[in-house]
Amino acid sequence: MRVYLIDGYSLLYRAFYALPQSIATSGGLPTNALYGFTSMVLKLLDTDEEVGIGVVWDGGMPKFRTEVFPEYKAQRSAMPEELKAQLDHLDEILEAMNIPAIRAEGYEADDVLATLSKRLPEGVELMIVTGDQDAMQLVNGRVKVLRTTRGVSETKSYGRNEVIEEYGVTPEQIPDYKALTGDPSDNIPGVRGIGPKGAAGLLQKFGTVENIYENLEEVSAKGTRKKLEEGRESALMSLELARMRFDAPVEFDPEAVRFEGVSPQTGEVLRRYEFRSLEPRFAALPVTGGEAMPAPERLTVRVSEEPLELSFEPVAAAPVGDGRWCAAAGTDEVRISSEEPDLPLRVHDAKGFGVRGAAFDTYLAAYLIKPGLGGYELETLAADRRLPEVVVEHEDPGVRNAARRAALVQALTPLLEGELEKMGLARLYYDVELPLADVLGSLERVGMPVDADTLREVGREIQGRIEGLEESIYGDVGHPFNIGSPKQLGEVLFVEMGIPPVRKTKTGFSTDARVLQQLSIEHPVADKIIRYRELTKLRGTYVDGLLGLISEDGRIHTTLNQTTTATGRISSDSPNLQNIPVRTELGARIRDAFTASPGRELVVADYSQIELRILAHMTGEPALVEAFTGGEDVHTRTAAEVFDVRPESVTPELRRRAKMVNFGIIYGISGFGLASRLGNVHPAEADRYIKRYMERYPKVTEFMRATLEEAEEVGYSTTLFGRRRYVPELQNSNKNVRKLGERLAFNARVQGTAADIIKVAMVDLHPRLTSLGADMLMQVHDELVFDVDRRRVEEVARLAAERMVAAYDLDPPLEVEVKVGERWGRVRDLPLDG
DNA sequence: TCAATCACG
DNA sequence: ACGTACGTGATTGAG
Repeated sequence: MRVYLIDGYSLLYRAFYALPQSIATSGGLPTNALYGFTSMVLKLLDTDEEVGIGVVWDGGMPKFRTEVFPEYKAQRSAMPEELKAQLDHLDEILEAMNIPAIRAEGYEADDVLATLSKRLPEGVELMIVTGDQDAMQLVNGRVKVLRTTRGVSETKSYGRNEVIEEYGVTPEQIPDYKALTGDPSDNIPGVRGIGPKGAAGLLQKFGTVENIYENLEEVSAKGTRKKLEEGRESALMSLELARMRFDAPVEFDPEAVRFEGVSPQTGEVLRRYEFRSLEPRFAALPVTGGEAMPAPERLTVRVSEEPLELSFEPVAAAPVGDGRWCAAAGTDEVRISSEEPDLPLRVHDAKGFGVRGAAFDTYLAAYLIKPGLGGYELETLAADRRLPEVVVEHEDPGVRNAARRAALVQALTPLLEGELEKMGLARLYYDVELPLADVLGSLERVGMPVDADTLREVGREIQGRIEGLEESIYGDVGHPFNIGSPKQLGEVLFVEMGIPPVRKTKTGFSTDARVLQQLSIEHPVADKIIRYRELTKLRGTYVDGLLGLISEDGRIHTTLNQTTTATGRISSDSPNLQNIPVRTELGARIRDAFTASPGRELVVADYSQIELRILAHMTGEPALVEAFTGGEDVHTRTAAEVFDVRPESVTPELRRRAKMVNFGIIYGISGFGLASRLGNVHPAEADRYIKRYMERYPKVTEFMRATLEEAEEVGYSTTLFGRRRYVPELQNSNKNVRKLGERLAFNARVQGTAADIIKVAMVDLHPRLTSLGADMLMQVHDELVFDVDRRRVEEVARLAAERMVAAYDLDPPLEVEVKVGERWGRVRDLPLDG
C-alpha cells in the first residue's frame, strides 16, 4: 500500500503564499490555503489503487533543538492573521474527509516523519508530501518525497536518483549538505561562503562533514579551507540541527491511515467554503460512514399516500413537481397531498414555489440571520446546524427528494426561529420580510406592461446612429476594428494613434467613460466612442434584451430577489427592471416603452433624499435636521457649510460638488475618491471639503466613530430595524481591506435602513391597493410604481404618499414626491398639497 | 469563467 | 507608503 503523509504546516504555508488572497468565501473568510490544501489532498486520492493518507503536525515546542541552539527558528515570524483564520477550518475539512491527524507531544512534524520513515511495515511504500526540502534526507528505496512546485499546482517526486541529480549528494548526505550551506528558513547558519556547488563537491570527495574536518589539509582550494576552518564550530552545530531525530513515540499503523472514503458530510462542508470547482473531484471519491467517527445519526421518514388530514399546526411542505406536495406534519412522517396545502405552511423559498401566506420560510430566515452569503440551500442550512441526514423510504425519486426537504424544513424551523429571536430579528422577520415575500410574488405575477412597438422604434433609431458613428470612427482611425473590444480599442488609441494613456487596468489600458471624456477635448474620436458605447449598451441590454423577455400577456415579469443583497435591498433580474435608463434623453425614450395598462395611469412615488434624512435622524445632527425640517435644499445647505458661502450665493457648480460630498459621506468617504468623481479637484482640496464637513456636522463624525467601534467589537453593524451586516473585513490584516470594512459597516446602516423603510411601506400598502383596484408594479430602491385606474389616480397617490411617510416616524420626517403619466419616461409632478 | 464596462438607486 | 466612494445585474470580448 502506498501511504501519503503530508507535512501539514509546510503544505499549508505553501498554499497560502502561492495562491491569491482573493480566494475567499462570499462571507469574507479567506480560503486560499484551505483551497490549495484540499486540492492537493484530492489530487493524491485521485487513484483506484489502495492508498493511505494522514497529515503530520508539530506537537508542541521541540525541546531538543531549542536547547542546542536557542535562536532555532527564531526568524520565523508569527502566522499571518489570514492564515490563522483558516487553520481551524482545515481541521473540519480533514475530519469530514476521514483524514487522520498525526502528532507527538514535544516533537516536530519532521521528527515524526523521520521516525515513521524508519518503521515502515512490510508492503508499505511511503510518500512524504511537503513544500520544502527537509525531508530529502529520508529518501530511500521505499520512501520518496513529493514536493510541490509552482505553488501547489504541480508536484515533483524525489527518489534517490532525483535527489542526487538536484543536490549532487545522496539523501544520507543531505544533513551534512545543509550543515555546510545553511538553511535560512530553519535558521541553520552553515559555513559562511560555502554554497550548494562547493558543498556538493566537498561531500562527493569526503563523504561527511566529520571526514572533511579530519582531513582538512586535503582540501585543495586555499580559500575554501580557510572558510571551513573559521566555520568549524558553526558547521558542527548546524549538523546537529539539520539531522532529524528518529525517536518520536509513534508507530506506523497502516490501518489507521488506510483511506476508505470520505464522510457523507464532506459535500456540505466543501460547499460551505464555496469550493465549487473542487466538487466534481470529490464527487468521484468513495463515501463511507467513517469508522474513525461515530456514524451520523439518521432520520428515517415514512411516506404515506393517504390524503393529508387537516391540522391546526403549521405543516412543512415541498413540491413534488407534478402539482402534488409532500407535507411533513412531524419529521418522521410525510404525506403526499394534491389538496389545496390553505394550511399555514412552513417552506423553503415560498415565493419561488408559489406559496402564499407561509407561516415560516427557512430561506428568508437564513438570509436575515446572515445576509450576503450569495446562496441559502436547504441542505447547507441543515448541515450548518448539524441536522441528521434524512433518509426517505419511497421508490419515486421526486417524492423522496420532496419528502426529505419537507422534513428538513420542519426540523429547521424551530432552530431558525430561536436564532431570529435571540438576535432581535423576529419582528423584522414576521412583520416585514415574511409578508413582503407575498407582495414581491404579486409584483412578479402582475408584471410591467411594455409597448414593444415603442421599443422597436427606438431600436431602429439607435441602430441608424450606431452605423453612422461606426463609419465616422473608422474614418478617424483609418481602418475598421471592433470598437466593443476594450483591448482593440486601447491598442488603436494608445499605440496606433499614440495618445498618452490616462489609466491602466489589470489587463491593459483603461478606456472607460471617464478616460474617454478626458481625451475628448483633444481627440474628437473619443467623444464618438462614448456615444457609441451608450448606444450599443441601450441596444443590447435594453432594446434587444427587453424585447426578448416580453411575455404573451404583453408584460415583462421580472424576478425580485429577497435574499441576494448584503444590505437588505431587494434586487431584480431576468430582466433587471431596477436599472432601466432615465438619465439621458434616449434612455428616457426606452423608459417610455413601460406604460400603464389601458384605461390606467402610472403613479410613481419616490422618497426624497431618504438616505440623507436617515443620516440626519440617526446622528441627530442639528444642522442636517434643520435643513430638512426647514424645507431647505440639502445640497445647497451642505455647499454653504462646506464652502463657507451664504446659501443664496451657492452656484450650480458648488451645489453639484456638495451633492457629491453628500453622496461621498453615505458611501464612506475618502479625499481621493471624492476628487476622482469631482474631476478637476485635487485630492488635497477634496480632503479639505471632507474635513470641513466633519467640522460642520460633528454628530455625523461621532456617529461614524461609534459605528466602527461597535462593529469592530460585535462583528456587524445594524439598521434602525435591527437588520445586520457582518463585516469580517474589519479584522483583516490589510489596511485597505479594513478601510473598506469601515465604509461597508457605515454604509450598510444607512442604505439598509432605507431598504427596511420601503419594505414596511410595501407590506402596508399592498392590501390597501388591492381594495382600490390598483396594482403595485415595481420597486426601485426608493421608489414605487403603481398602475392605477385614471379615476383613482389622486386617491391612490395620496394613499401611497401617506403610507410611505408613515412607514417610519423619522425626525426629520420622511417626504414623498408623486408623479403621474401614461409612460414611465414621461411622468409629471402631481402636487398633493391640501 | 473572468474582467471591463455601464445601466440604475 | 499606498490605494481609495456604497449597493446591484447584463452584456461583451477574450482566454
